[in-house]
Amino acid sequence: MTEQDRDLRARLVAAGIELVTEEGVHALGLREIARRAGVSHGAPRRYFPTRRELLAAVARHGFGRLTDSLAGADALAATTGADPRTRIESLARAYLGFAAANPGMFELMFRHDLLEGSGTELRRSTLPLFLTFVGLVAEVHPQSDDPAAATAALWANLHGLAQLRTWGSLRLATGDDGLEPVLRAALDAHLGPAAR
Amino acid sequence: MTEQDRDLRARLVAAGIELVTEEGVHALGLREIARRAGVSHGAPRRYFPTRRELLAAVARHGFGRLTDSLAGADALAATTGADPRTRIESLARAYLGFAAANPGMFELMFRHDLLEGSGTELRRSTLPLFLTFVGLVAEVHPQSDDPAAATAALWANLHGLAQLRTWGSLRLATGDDGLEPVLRAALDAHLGPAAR
DNA sequence: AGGGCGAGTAGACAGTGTCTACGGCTGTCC
DNA sequence: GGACAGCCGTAGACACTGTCTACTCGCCCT
Repeated sequence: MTEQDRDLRARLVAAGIELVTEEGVHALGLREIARRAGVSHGAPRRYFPTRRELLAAVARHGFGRLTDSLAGADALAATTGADPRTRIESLARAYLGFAAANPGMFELMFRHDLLEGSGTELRRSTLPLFLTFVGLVAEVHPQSDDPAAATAALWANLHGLAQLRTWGSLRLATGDDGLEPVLRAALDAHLGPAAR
Repeated sequence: MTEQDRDLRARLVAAGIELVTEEGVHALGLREIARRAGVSHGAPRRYFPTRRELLAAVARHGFGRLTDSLAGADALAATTGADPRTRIESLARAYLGFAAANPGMFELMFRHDLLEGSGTELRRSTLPLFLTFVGLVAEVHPQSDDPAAATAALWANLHGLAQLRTWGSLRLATGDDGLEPVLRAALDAHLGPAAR
């Protein structure tokens, strides 16, 4: 189908990406991926000894797309000469936007039971992005003695927001989709009120 | 085994609780639960038409234990005449403590794919606790015009911390287990610095 | 005493992930 | 040019899962 009919390995990963974005994590069966890629159920084994390693490859792609998206958003904000506060805000919105636009992929990326073994490697891939995040937070909080902890706290807040939104709790706690006021409250808490 | 040898329904739920705390979510097979309860694999069907409903019953128990734990912690803090700030902190520590002490159960409780259908009911069960939480936050932030959003933001932060800790990201971002400094940063962000 | 009937058993069915034996095609060397 | 070795994908088996359906056993009620 695609330009890369050779290279079954890449085709399998692409099929997994399609499946997880169209159907969700539950559709990521080994045999289902093989069907979608047009090969027999035993074929993936040549490239991925176990299903988990195949799913880890799919998740790896997801992490790449996430960091690309965040880096792009930050680059855009940086070129427009935005202050650190709004750069952080654009990063935060990009993170939540990714989670909202790719719910299946986002769920897979943090399902440690499906990725066990490759987990640490995937976590490590987000580290450079985290470090630029730390730099921005340090600019906003120059008096902080532990900007890494403050950044981790902010990131955990964003992650929890993404999680609870797909879970539906925010709609229950507040009205509507409910993300916007809660996100604003979180950003105000971590970065100080928007009005400087 | 237990005092309630009758009432297979309760025995099945108890077996599920045992399994999820001892082995994790992956061990929560329908047949495995039936084996642990000492009945055949078809027996649960009389009480739970599908596996998901059985798992939802197990998660329901987990939510009960969680709210019990939080209510207990808050009652203790309230009787010692603590100010709202430290009451919130004790609630936060109880939440994270529960997640750390019952990782399997905590994971199950927020695995919407396993609980679909009963999800809204389970969410709703945490509402009263959330409301007392809102009251405390309103006391700390009397000038806030949307204490519910601020509370949801704080709760999302705690939830994200629990999630990222079991995922291992905190250890990577900071040293050691890494929870304590990040939790402190989160509490300071949402409630103001501890030193008043 | 006998008849329903609820509770649990046991087997079948489709589907899964993993493992193994097998074909067929490729490229290489004499 | 033809034999050969090695890789790639196929196909079947195995144990296991969740769901569905027939069946049986024992208790209660009139």
